[in-house]
Amino acid sequence: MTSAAAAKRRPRVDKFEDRRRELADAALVAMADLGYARTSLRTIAEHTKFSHGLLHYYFADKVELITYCVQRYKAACVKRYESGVSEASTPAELATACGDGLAAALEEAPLMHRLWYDLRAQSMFEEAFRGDVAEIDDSLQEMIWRNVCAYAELAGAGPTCSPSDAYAMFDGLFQQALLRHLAGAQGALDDLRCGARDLFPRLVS
Amino acid sequence: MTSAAAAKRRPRVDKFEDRRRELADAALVAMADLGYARTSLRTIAEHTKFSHGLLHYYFADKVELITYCVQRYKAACVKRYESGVSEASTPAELATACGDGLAAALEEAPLMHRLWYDLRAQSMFEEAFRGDVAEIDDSLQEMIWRNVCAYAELAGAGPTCSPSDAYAMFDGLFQQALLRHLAGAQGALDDLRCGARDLFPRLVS
DNA sequence: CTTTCGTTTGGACGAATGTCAAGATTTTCT
DNA sequence: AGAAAATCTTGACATTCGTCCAAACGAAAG
Repeated sequence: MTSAAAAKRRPRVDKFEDRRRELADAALVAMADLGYARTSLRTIAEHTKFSHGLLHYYFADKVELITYCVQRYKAACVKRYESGVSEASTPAELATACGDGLAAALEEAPLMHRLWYDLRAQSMFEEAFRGDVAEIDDSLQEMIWRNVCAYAELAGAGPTCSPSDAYAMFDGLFQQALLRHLAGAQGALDDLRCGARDLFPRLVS
Repeated sequence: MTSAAAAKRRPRVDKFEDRRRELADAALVAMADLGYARTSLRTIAEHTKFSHGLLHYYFADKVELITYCVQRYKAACVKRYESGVSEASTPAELATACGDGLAAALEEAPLMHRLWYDLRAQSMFEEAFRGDVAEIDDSLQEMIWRNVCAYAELAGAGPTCSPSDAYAMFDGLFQQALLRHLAGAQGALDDLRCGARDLFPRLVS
């Protein structure tokens, strides 16, 4: 039993899980600001209306909290992208829509994506995060692959690379655009738009 | 004057810079093990024959030390890749050689590359690192671009994307392969080999 | 040998961290 | 309302961190 309150009588609505989600969301906001390394439990608590001691009532230790945050971030990601491929009638339309979508996602929440790359880097050192991070990577890969397959079908062709390679290339474009965007480069968003759009025809027969 | 000893009489050989290099190299080894976040000055000192106090004799503070480390890492990178494009007579040869080279680099020093991605992620939060990290990224981009141009020339064609996009895609493949390699995936190295090799024809006319 | 200056040590400091527990407060149930 | 359980606060703890400093060391110059 990792948490002291895990054995409580179940109320009608699971208030316990709600509070965990609330605290995890505050932790995500704090980490998006400062990064994983510089975010302490007290800093996280300052983003809530509660005191720092409460965090250990809902989470056994810091690793469990961060792990829960990563899972929650994943839930938001898959929910966002499960809407599926945009309804496009031509390959060019789909490629443009996808490039626009990626650029919009970057522009809309650059700090959240910055946190994602931070956590993914941390997962290379902290084995506890590795599983959840890999799952998020897989779901993103599936999202990319659905778009690549849809593009290929519209173009009357087939993919010429593995799902993993396709995701790696799109992710590389996105990460590089994020780096430049955060550094203040003006053309970063447009470069991502065009780079992603032009990547589709490179990946089909 | 950032360092107390910067005003010392210059000896014949600059022993001061040598010691800085020695300490920075030890810091790189320590960070490759633990990652930037978990590496303290005392941990770094344990990787040397000196005590922890010495670090503040050669470096004003931790940021100056890490910055010096990043610059030193960069020096090693450009030295490694300045050897230039491999002498290949056919496009396929060059692509295969480049894929093999990337896979070999990953297999040879995965922890050092892990540190690189860690530091690059940190540079998104710590502005002090941003400049040096961007310079390393630029030099890596140039290295990739030389190979892409050489491939295009051998194939009697021209590149169909920007240097930045080409680097982003190769870097994405490399980073994804590193993640899987560290997670214990067996096919990661081979996938990188093939993924990089097959990327070349996608980037030329 | 003595002095001098660059080098190195080891300990100390204040601040910050993760963790924990005892008590206060609020909610829920009878 | 009163009792019991769940929730929350507060303060403390042992570490660890970056930083600083007085003293000791060592080699070269006088």
